[in-house]
Amino acid sequence: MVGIDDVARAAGVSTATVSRALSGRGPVSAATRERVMVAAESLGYVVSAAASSLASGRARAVGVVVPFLDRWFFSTVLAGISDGLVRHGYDITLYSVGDERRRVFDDHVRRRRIDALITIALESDAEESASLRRLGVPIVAIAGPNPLLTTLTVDDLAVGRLATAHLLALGHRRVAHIGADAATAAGSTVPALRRRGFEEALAEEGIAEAPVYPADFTIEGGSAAAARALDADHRPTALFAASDEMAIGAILAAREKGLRVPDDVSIIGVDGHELGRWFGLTTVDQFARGQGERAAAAVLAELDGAEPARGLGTLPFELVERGSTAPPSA
Amino acid sequence: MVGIDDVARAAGVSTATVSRALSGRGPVSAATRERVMVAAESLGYVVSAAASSLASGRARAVGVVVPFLDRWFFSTVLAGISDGLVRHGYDITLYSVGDERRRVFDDHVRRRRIDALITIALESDAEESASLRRLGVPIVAIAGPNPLLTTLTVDDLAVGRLATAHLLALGHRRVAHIGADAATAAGSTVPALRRRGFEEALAEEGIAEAPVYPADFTIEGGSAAAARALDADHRPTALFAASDEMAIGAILAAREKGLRVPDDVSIIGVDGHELGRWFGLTTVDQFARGQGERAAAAVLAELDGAEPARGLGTLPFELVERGSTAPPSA
DNA sequence: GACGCGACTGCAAGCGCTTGCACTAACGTG
DNA sequence: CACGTTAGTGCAAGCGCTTGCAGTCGCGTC
Repeated sequence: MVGIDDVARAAGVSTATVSRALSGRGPVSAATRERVMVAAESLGYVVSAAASSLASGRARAVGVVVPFLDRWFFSTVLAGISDGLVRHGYDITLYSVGDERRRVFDDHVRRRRIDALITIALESDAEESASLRRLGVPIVAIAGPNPLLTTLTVDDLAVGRLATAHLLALGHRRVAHIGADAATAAGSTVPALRRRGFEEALAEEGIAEAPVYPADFTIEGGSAAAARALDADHRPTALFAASDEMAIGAILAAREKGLRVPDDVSIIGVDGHELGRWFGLTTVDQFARGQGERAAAAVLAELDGAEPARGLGTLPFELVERGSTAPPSA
Repeated sequence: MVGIDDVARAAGVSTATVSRALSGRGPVSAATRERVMVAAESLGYVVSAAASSLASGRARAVGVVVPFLDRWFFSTVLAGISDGLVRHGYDITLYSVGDERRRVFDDHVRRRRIDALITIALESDAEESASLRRLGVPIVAIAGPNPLLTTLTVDDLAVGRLATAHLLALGHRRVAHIGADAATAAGSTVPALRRRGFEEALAEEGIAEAPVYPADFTIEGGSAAAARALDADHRPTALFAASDEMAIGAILAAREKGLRVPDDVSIIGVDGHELGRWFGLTTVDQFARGQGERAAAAVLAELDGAEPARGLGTLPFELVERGSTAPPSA
């Protein structure tokens, strides 16, 4: 394996100069730099991450922690992050929490392999937040506001209100919500906020209560929940699902029952899932890829010496009207 | 930051013993090990990846290279890999190639941050293969057979034949294929093989030629290609799409034209996409998650000292009949 | 012409671990 | 009982870089 001294010898300079020439830190004359680059290139030299990291304290890598990998939202955010970081020479170290959250945070993340950390949709309690802070690296959490961390937040209460208000504005009064089941709600406050937004919007219209059907944020779960909702006597004329995948499940369930969308039942989701347009799904888009890009940018800024902002401002969202919602039929 | 000497002092032993006790290499008495573990735990000590890696030459990380992150197939395979590796204490370093393949392979991957490498759906030419071999770490490529690398291969020729044979067995004779466009075909031989399987199966039935419509493996692309296929005079009675996403696009396109699936046109895909069942899509499942798990297992075996197998055998696939295919109507 | 000053460059001391080797002590064995 | 073994431990030399510090050199100034 060719090392820095091989390059130094080939270029006729010291290893210190090679290091400076290649990393761009410290003054090196243009001529020397050129010579070093040529030597490195021709020898196929690439710096050893371990040695460089040990000596400099910089790892040139950013950790990303996700709850799951194989869900559209997470892989899309991840793609946005990757885009933003690779361009700046950072590697990504990926931690998929699965059901070993504790182990991932206490062991893997703490090996000091990374210069910064991004977490997605993982609400951290005081203890976990403190433990993360102790890492001593910039951290950006895409999650609900948390005064202990730098967070990038979608105002999910407002999202819930917006979706519900859309249905109300169309004239619906019998509206049901498909939200998180216990297991899904455990790790995140997002579903609870969307639901509260739903309930607040209804309350303002004087609608005291509306049924909520729990599901697991998958198409299948959404379908099953919608089936129950649509079988209830006094069937709702509109359904607000807390994710597009569940909303799509709801559309499919409605179809199976021979109900027409939106004629017999209006359906709205949240996310901006790429499939939505194929189902004519009205939704509140939250620009997943953009969330990843913003997280990457925030992390890069902080690595560049910017002050860590506590609140990075809220993330945008937007009602996208397609065909799955309409006024209730007489 | 607490280091190994802090632990050594607390446990009353040398750093060498701490290292051995914590890593499990080399003899340490049970009592000493216990004392060290307690000390490490109470101090919150976690080994520095950089220092450990530099000293030992082991990084406890596996690199994974994917063409894209936000496509179902890749994120699903990745989830399988992650599952397999995390359980064994390995971190994952993720490289998303995008349009910087060269840079990723020549720079990032070569920083010796990883103990092994898994590539997904990236055919490597002789030069790239050689360059990867030179990394000196185990490599498993989920891709077409490549004598220069350890590959985990789906027999895509057979997949193409199987899908086509299914349509032929149902009695279809006017069959069209939705395959890769130039850009998509560039990085991978998979689409070409599926297409050849398609053509061979037809040829055996004496069907000399059948139209092929290029697309980009997305729902949208599949939909557009199917629209063209279904508009052709002498409309095909069956469509074989080289991916489930394109097949779903085809179903949607057919519906938009008022054609019934499978009555007016049969449609079959490849992948085993989770959405398939919602569209009643007949497909050739290739068990994406399992592919990732097998790649992880193969890599772990080799890291454990097993001989690198050149061909790791072929990956399973299976026809899943759902409602989107049926005999052609009179 | 002496001096101060920047711009470059090299020396060498680490960065925080792992591990070959040497050593000690405790056990069989013949 | 002397000796070979083996298990357990410590010493200290790196692993391959980065960087503070100390030169060296060429210039511009007074």
